[in-house]
Amino acid sequence: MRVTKEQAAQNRQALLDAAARLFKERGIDGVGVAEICAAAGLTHGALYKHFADKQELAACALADSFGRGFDRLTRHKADAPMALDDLLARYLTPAKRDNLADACPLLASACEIGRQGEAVSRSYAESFVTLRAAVLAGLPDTPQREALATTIVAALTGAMAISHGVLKTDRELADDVLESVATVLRGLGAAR
Amino acid sequence: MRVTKEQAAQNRQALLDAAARLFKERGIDGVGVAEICAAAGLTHGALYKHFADKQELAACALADSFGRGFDRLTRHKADAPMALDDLLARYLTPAKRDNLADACPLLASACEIGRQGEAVSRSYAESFVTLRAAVLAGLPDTPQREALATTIVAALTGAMAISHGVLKTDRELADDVLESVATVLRGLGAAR
DNA sequence: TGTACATCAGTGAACGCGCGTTCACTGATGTAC
DNA sequence: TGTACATCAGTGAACGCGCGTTCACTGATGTAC
Repeated sequence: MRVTKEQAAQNRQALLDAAARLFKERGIDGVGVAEICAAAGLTHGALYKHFADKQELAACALADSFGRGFDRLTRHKADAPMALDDLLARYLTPAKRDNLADACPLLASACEIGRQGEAVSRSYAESFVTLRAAVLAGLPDTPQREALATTIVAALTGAMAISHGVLKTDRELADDVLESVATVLRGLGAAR
Repeated sequence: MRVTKEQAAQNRQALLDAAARLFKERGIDGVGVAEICAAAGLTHGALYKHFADKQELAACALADSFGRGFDRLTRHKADAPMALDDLLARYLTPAKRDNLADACPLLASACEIGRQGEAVSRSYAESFVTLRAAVLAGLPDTPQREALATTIVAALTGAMAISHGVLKTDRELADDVLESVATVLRGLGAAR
């Protein structure tokens, strides 16, 4: 039964949203296409009318999810460079760690990207470069600004992964990891 | 056909080694028990004579792999604290990233730990604490040493994940991530 | 030291299950006239 | 504006496949005598 163009576009976006949330929560290999389609209110066959395969869905969902989060983070500042403090306060929190579906896909999905196909890797690389550039723009004018921006994004990524990893065993340690990294990065972001 | 105790112990270790390498390379959920057993020269049924299930194998393999690597890193220094430079030069290299089977399980497996069971999380947390303590011991006596040690391990973890993730798309970027993070961390490890 | 037998590491068929993808089909939408 | 029909988003059964785990069985090892 054919649907209107608008309905089809809405369904496509619903697939992207459901895929992004589930992939961030349980990993690309940890979620089946049937579950994603069900979460979007469709049956599994419909997926292949919008995306060539699961890999393409993953690549598009990653880009879409990152883009939306990034816009939300940067929109309301007009032209001022993004403050590192803002990023830390919004993204490196226990709340995001406890609910990775709401987190930045860069932080939630980092490790498994290397095992995915080229399309996913490309989406990931583009998002990484975008975030790194935004971080760089907010850093003081010191030598090695570029390397520092890279390190900050790496530390964010690692902190989220580690905190999430130890959570089942030691919540105190998990929270300490986030706090410690946020504190140190705030110091690095300030002029030296 | 029963085997000698020594043979059985050897087979158990072979299972741990094969599991650690394959898990680091392709993820715990990305490798089947049959493949691990085959790599260890056994059939899949034998696994359950040594480990209760795949989760227990993963937890033991993680601990074993980390312990062996950590011993190798720290053994030859007698009592001197581990130098951060050593860690960077050995673990944060393109060679390790290109062949995660040889890398530290803390760096190779970070993201997926949160999706595994409690036993795996515990193994991971213990390894993390051990490595962080070793890094801490090598840091100069500044305020926030603890937080800095945590941040260093997080940055290592994130750098490896990101570098591995963008590798398929942009090898230059992947190498730059490792170099940038190593440079910044070397600076942080020196007295300020 | 020699014999009888219990132990148990390893085997491989079998289980139920969920996976990603395909495909013939449906029927409302969109379009050409 | 009204009609005929091509388009195509969505359906759901079916595919072959690999998964983790179980279990009856094998037969050399280890042990009790």
